[in-house]
Amino acid sequence: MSPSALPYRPHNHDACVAQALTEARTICQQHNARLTPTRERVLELIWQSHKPLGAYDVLAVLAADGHNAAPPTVYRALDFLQQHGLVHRIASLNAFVGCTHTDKKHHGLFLICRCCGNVLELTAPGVSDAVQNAAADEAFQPDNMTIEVSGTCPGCTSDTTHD
Amino acid sequence: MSPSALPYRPHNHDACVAQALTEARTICQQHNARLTPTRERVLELIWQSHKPLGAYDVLAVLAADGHNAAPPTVYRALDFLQQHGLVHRIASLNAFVGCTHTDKKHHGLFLICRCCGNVLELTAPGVSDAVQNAAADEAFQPDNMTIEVSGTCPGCTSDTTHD
DNA sequence: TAGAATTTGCAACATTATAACATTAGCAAA
DNA sequence: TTTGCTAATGTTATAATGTTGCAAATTCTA
Repeated sequence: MSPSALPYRPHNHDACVAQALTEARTICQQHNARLTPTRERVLELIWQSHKPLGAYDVLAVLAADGHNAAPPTVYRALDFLQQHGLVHRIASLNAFVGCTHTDKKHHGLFLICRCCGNVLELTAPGVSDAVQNAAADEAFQPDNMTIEVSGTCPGCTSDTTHD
Repeated sequence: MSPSALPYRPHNHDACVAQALTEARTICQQHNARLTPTRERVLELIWQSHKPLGAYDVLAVLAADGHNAAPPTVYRALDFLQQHGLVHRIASLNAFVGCTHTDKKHHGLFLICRCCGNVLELTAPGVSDAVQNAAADEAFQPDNMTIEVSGTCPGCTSDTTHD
């Protein structure tokens, strides 16, 4: 998905997966980190799915690939990808999505459609600031924030058929 | 914990648990809902712990009580308590805390101390509004939001000993 | 009190995640 | 080119969290 595309708008998804992988390679080079075949494949699978993918979903595809993988393989790859900001974990779904803002330092805000399951990641600096202020009022030093909003996306508000 | 107390300040915790239970009884009466012994006991346990309590932690205490409970017992009680706004689930911890704002309609914001494990719930209307605006910009209709901030609480910033 | 609805008990199971330890791959210095 | 180091992966087992389905008991209501 290119940065300007929305998950529920038609787009050339193969191209956006390819772009995400290219960016990931660049980022890993910059971080001096190794985007090994397993890690790259996991990232690809997460990107291919527009919707959050569970660790065991990834595992199932790897198995179908012929890769005799066990859970630690997947969780390790996911940890790596998270550490380098390439995927995010959605705590309320126990699932993972590709990061669509690898370029910017950000705290993600996720809009999760209950109806179609798509997730849109926003950077929403206004929200970050509001949270920072609320924390500061309590003399609390934040270092990580989880902001997940579930509801209905524009596609599902208007349509009767859903992805 | 009385509404004005902070979890990391010393206070008469027995009294605040008792107050929470009294409020819960009132709320359930208003909702025409039954705060059965099991449900009340689960609520009490969650309140007695200042820190988020996992479902299986609750289960263990029930077992120690002599109550031969199985996981569904606990999860059902927790579902009930959540539905009536008496407890919140912290998605990033898979754990539950007593709601400290049962009086107001609110979307909770949780400050979770990585160091001592205490959680402070805020109402933070500014944050809610900022999230609403961000969602509205995307034509997204929110119906539930999870906002969890982990970091360091004032007690742990200054102290060397922690609860 | 009889019937309906809610709540609980209980057993099995499903899903998500981690621990512990052995093995292999990549890479640099002797 | 071997040796030794570190990072990465394989493998097995298990822990932790959460759900389904159905029967029994309790509570409400007419």
